[in-house]
Amino acid sequence: MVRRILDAGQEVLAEAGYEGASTSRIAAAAGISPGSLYRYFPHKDAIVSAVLTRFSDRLVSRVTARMTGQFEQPAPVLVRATLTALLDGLDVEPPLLRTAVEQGPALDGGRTLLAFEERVGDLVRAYLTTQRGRLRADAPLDTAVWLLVRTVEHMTVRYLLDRPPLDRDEFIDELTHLVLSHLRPGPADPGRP
Amino acid sequence: MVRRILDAGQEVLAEAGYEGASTSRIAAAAGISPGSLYRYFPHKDAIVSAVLTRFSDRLVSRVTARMTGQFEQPAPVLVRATLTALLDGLDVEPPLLRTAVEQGPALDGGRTLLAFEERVGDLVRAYLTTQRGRLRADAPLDTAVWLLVRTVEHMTVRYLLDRPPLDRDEFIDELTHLVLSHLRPGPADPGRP
Amino acid sequence: MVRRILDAGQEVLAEAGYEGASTSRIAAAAGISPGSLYRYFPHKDAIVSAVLTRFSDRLVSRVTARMTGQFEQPAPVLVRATLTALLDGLDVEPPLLRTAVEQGPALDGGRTLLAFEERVGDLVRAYLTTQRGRLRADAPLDTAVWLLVRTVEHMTVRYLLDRPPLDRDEFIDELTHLVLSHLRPGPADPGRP
Amino acid sequence: MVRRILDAGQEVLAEAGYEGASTSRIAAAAGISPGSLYRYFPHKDAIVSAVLTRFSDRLVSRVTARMTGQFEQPAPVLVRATLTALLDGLDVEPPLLRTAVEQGPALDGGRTLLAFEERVGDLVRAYLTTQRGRLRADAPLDTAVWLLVRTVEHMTVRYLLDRPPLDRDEFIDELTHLVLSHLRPGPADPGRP
DNA sequence: AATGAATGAGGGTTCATTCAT
DNA sequence: AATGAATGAACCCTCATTCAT
Repeated sequence: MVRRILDAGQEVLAEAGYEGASTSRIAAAAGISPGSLYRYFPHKDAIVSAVLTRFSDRLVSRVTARMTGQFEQPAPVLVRATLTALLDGLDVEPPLLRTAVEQGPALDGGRTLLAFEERVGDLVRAYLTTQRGRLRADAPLDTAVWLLVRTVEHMTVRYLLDRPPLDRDEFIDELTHLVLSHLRPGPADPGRP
Repeated sequence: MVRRILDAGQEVLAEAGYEGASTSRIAAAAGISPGSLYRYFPHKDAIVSAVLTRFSDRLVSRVTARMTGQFEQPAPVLVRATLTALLDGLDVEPPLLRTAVEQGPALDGGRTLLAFEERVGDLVRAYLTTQRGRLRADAPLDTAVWLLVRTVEHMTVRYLLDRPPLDRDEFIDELTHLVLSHLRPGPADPGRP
Repeated sequence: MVRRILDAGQEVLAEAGYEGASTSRIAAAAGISPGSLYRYFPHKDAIVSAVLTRFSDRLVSRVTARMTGQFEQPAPVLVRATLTALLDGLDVEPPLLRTAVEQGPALDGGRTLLAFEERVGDLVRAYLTTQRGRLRADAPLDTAVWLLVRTVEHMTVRYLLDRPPLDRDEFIDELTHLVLSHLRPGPADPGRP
Repeated sequence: MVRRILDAGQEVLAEAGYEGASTSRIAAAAGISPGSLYRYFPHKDAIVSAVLTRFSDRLVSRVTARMTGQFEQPAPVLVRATLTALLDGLDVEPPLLRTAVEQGPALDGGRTLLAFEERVGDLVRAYLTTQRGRLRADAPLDTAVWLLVRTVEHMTVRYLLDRPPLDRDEFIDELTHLVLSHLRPGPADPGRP
């Protein structure tokens, strides 16, 4: 039942966006009465929140499932594989992704989104720690993780939502390069005065 | 008059967010009657759109003004200066920035935002074209511009809105490094099979 | 307009009681749209409150108007005249009286009702003070006023609402006697052990 | 079972008032399901009614129990004792009393309340009949009973609910005096023209 | 041009009541 | 007998938009 409501909520959210997702519409999509929603959720936003959380959880599962056992791979291969998995995971239902991206930050102070990013960040940090020797020595780990996680997340989403005239492989090549070249040892010149 | 409405709209949007920005509140802030709004704008969202467009325009002016004549500088210095200018420009009114980021994409299909990014992209592409010799040879220019512009934009905004425990200079260092290392010639290994 | 709403509110309250007085019904009775109510009152209960307050104010005016210049009369005549005025004043619209009595105490913590009783009590106390010599010496003035005002008020209302098989004059005779004999000097025996 | 429901209803009515007494809350307090209420009562108001009736019955029992064998006492002592018993009986659960007084009249056309008053009136009338010789000769018995019963009832309730700055004994003294002086033989002057 | 009162559809939510299990 | 999930009408209230003045 909760599931039916979440499915309905997801459907309506994808079709009509947050503004168009009225409780009566969600109820209708779930084939139940408006009042029944309130047996399972305390208020409308709890439904929306749950839909987005489920979306985020599924994404994380999907990506981590694809990544298990890949940590031995050379960095470029691993990064590519991760990005590909992420892209595939996000591409499941683009209209919902749009709503998630637009309403996520406004919904609960962005807590759902931040939690997601935190989880991903922890994974990445763990991995990078094992690669210490191969990274630029001056890299502030936390900062780099913060930056790269959000960059990759955002750009993947943008690629899917904006549909730029850009081949999927090209996009992944470029994003992979961005990540790797940022971490690779090399001449640093921040241009500070 | 239009200006007074935009000022009022901006004020209310910053104070109360999109949800809290009712037409009557905007009208009151502008010192006019609700009905009068409709002499200047066809509907509420047109006002919001205009506010955000003006915000974007001002940002572009502010940044380009700061950049004029800087093109001769070494790349690292130029990138740093640009990022700094952007960060300063976005930091003028964070509450409005929040609303802009949250509502912008949902508003008119994100047209305002896309236009902004297009304009910045054009500038960047023009500059990079003059630097051809110094860039990685394999760089697909359009793709790199698309990627970097959105990355820089998004990360700057996130830095301002999420207020991570991260020094402003550190942040700019890291973002500068991201940009430069992506463009710099160097070993490429996209990790393709 | 406020008046039209109050008239409508009064009508609906009289016809349907508090439970049946929905905002849409009041609006319909006033010939306006539901939303318009909220231009003049912050919420439904403010309308109900205002209706009852107006009812109470009118009652006080009506009674005091009838009493002006009567203070020279002998006490029995004065009391009779007051009770008669009160009875007439309350009898203007019995269905509304019923709602007022039933909902008054529950509405704003009974503030409207208490205020009414306070005002009447002040008048009575003022009068009795001029009659000191003629009253039982042991009478605790405040207590007697508190008791008599509420008794007279309640019994008058009950007479009108319950319609006992009791002649109007008989009722007034009896209530007058109750009041006068309570105040008159005479043997006191509280029956205390 | 009916008893459990009534207990629960009373508890909820006392705690939350009529508005706050939802059927599900009552059911929960009774430890049963909402649906089961309808096996024992035809609808919600029947429960409330029954709670109030039981309250009234208990009150009558309590008072009559305290009065048995007291009829030989001198009138002042008897009246005092009666008022005291009534006051004590009503003071058992003031929050419930409040609900009873506020909702009673609105509930079933006030039938519960009227029945209560009728019963008490019968007792009083019976007693007064035995006292005929000691009362004012002109007293219309039914009228006096009607008046005094409701007056005493109402003022006792008001004393408990409004908590005026008035000693319990003072209050009883005054109310006793009101009753006795109304019945006592004495000069009558209804102030009729 | 400007007003601002009026609109009215629609919002989220509650809860007495029913009925398949 | 008992359940409790489901109902759905009705609740109060909001606000973008209109239009007579």
